[in-house]
Amino acid sequence: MKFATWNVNSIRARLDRVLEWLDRVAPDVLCMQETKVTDELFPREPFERRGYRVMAFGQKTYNGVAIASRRPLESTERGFAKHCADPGCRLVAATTADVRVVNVYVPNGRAVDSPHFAAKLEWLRSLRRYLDDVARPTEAILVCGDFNVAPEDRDVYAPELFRNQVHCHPEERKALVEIAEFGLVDVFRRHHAESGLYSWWDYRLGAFHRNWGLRIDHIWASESLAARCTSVSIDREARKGKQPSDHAPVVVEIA
DNA sequence: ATGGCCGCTATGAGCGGA
Repeated sequence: MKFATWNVNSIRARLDRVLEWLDRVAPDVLCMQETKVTDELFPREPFERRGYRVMAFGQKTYNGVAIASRRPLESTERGFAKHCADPGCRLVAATTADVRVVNVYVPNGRAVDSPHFAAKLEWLRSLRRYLDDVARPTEAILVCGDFNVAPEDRDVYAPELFRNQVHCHPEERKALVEIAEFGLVDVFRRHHAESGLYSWWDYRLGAFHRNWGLRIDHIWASESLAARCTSVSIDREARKGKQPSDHAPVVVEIA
């Protein structure tokens, strides 16, 4: 079983690239972020033609998350307003392929000295409270998406440049650790220890060409599920070519 | 090869992304 997460940076702008990728990689489940579209305008048909069900939770212009799955999407949840003061269209959850999938798009935070950064920290803390309330670490659960946090310096192309900056600030890294302490494993890091492996590269300055990137897109799994992971990869191919997203998909194979 | 920002909007400049 293949589960993937990808910040597509507008599903309508990226539709051809996403469909081409689905046809090539054929994941069982694809979690998308930054769909930037309301639910009635989400392009469901091409997914359904390929045998995927789609669950979308979006808004105009910004944010937006969606799950496409070849298996039924059950016990669906849109957002977590009960647990978060300002959730946005940034979390969607469903049980599919016998896994509880929580798909998140964590706020960017913009700058450490901005109120948006405080809101990001609060959002991350809310996610932990949400997990405590609705999930159990003993179940098969995946929490994946664009976390907008590089967990460690090996996830950053220039750690000294990003020291105490947004994506790398100790406070957000701590909030991420606290989410992990619910009982989740960063499955990418369980399979790959080296630095230089990223999931996002700026569109500017030939950043992808220079591998100036960050690993901010993650798949976290409960221990029982992590134990079934046979491989985890970042598909850099999807960042190449014409009109790519600035993020690459992360794919986990589960036995 | 994979380059020089991109996508969005009661667009035509400004905002947000990361």
